[in-house]
Amino acid sequence: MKKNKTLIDVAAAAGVSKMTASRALRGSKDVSNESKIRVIEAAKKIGYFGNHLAASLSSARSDLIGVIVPSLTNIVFPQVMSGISDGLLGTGFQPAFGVTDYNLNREYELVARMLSWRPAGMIITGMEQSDQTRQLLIEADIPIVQVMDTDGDAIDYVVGFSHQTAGADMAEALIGAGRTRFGYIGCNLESDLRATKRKQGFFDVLKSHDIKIKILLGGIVSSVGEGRRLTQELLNQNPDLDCIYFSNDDIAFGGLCYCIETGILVPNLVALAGFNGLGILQGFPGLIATSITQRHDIGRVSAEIVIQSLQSFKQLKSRHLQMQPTIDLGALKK
Amino acid sequence: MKKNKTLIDVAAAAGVSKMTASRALRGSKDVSNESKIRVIEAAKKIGYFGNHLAASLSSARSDLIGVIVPSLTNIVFPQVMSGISDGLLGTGFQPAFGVTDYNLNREYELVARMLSWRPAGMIITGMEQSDQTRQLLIEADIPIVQVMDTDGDAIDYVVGFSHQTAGADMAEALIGAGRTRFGYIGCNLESDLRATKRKQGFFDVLKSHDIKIKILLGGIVSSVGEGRRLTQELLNQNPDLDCIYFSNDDIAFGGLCYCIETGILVPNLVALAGFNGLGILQGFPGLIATSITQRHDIGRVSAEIVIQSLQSFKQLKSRHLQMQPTIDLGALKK
DNA sequence: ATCGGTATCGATACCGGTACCGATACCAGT
DNA sequence: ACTGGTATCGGTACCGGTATCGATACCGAT
Repeated sequence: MKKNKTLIDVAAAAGVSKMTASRALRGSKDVSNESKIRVIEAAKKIGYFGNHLAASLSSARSDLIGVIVPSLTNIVFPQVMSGISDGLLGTGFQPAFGVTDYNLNREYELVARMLSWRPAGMIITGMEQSDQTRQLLIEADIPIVQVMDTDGDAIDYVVGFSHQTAGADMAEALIGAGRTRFGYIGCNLESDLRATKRKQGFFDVLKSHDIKIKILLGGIVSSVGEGRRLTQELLNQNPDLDCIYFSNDDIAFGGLCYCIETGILVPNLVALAGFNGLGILQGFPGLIATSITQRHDIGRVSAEIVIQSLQSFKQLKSRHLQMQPTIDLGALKK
Repeated sequence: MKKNKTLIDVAAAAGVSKMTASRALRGSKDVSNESKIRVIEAAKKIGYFGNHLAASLSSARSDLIGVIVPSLTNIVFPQVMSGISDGLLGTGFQPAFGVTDYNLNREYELVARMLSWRPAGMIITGMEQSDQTRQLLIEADIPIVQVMDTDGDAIDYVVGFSHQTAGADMAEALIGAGRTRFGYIGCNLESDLRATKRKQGFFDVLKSHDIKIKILLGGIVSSVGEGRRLTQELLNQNPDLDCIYFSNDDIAFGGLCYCIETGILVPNLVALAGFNGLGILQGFPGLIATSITQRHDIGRVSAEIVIQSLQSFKQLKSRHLQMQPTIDLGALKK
């Protein structure tokens, strides 16, 4: 008797019809209290768990929220996913995650595949989907939330911040702290479009101040070890730099490790700046300037937006939730 | 015309029957090349993407592999998930992730919910499911892989390593390196049963050598900052320690940061040992001893096992894949 | 001309639920 | 006694696919 139990089995065990069993299990009110209890106990007894496939197909709605992120190895995205998970907790909706590996074709495949499960909504990272992908999402006619980034054309809802502005703000802050000889270290910029936007914002400000900048680009893996290696290389070639902006906190921290080990005073001699406000920075509190982003909140809020959009027939007032990373200069502020 | 396209729409557009359209899109061979092409083009033209709900319901099989992890904020699990994602790539199967937050009730709910989507297989973290949960998984009659841990009773397949042994091995290695005055720092041990097993293995060996150990337990967040704080506290109270074992690399690294900042020589004066072999350790190569685990491989292999188990009717030879973390003592080895 | 075999296709019956509508019983009000 | 309303339930028709089997056409072989 390996076969999965169906609603009919439950109904038979409870001595009612399939419909009554269905209503009882879903808490519909057209059932007497007595038979509701009988059905629920019967279901528990025979080990019945529903069939979402049939239920969703029949009711033309599902409780899935599709979530698409570019990467799992960058801790930032699991944190967003965690926020989504929390935001969905207790709502009856469930996230379904997909990973694109920064690949637009894979993103398209993934979106198509997700939509074929008829999710109730979608949360997708970034603003740079292909036209094909956008078309799919628009025609799906469900709430779509693009997260993490606000620089670009929105499909529907947007929750995030401007990376361009974040980069610019950090440049202003570092200049304001008296730094003049800048270096930049970045990894994976071809794929990580948001890091590229920060770089752009940063460079624009330096340019407007007529400040030159030494650039060193690394490979596709953005890691502490890579940051360490790149920093050594950049400082060896440009010993006079007094500030380095990194594409994120991981490689910035690698740079810090190199400086500490070789006795280069941070931030007195060289200031280091990263992005995200990762927990790793607490290893040496205050030594790395960073823009603190609300990854978890972005996830939670975007989940809440999907739910609200599904529940209220009237649309939400604002479809564009702009957040503001807070700059933490640490020991650099004077 | 917002309505989603169905197979009937495709069939009409291609001038064939629903069945022929279905066969054409799935690459079945009972279709002429001519009409296959017509159907595929029609589908593309009207923007048809299938309905997995209907397809899975009808064919009584789905291409979903349920994956259950305890946490997303601990980088280790996203790495496992990434491995699963890679292992499933190109197989036509898709992972569906769920997070339990180390909560057994939530794990049960999650498993039940996942099973109601009729997944083709399940990958679940750890060996300590509740009886109720195990019952569900067993009755589901699909391949189940428990990952990361091998200490306990298997449900079906197991891919991982013994945390007990890993802890014991590290203890032997540190003793072999001449350390005699031990401390232990751990976080979140109530929930993180695998960390507890490592601690147990570690303690057992020390006991067999008649070595005492100073214990300091932290809160539920296992982070670099927490490791730093706890290390300071432990060393202040026990300045004579010459070795500290941490429940993982994150807090070990926090400890290292503290030692470096305060000029405590590592590993000469105090040896630090963690667990996992995280990339973060490359900030100061060789200063922290660790057990390098194959998170990504565990994910990939477990995905492959599920697929193989589904494809071959004969069962795989071994249902128990025991891996072996490699101990890296770094600068400590003499 | 008849036959069997193969290639191609369509009609029908499901898969396991839910939406919808109709049936029944029972009660109070006139 | 008859009517109308409410509470509770069951029958039926789907949802959008796939499995299965039968129908048709066309071929070469007898």
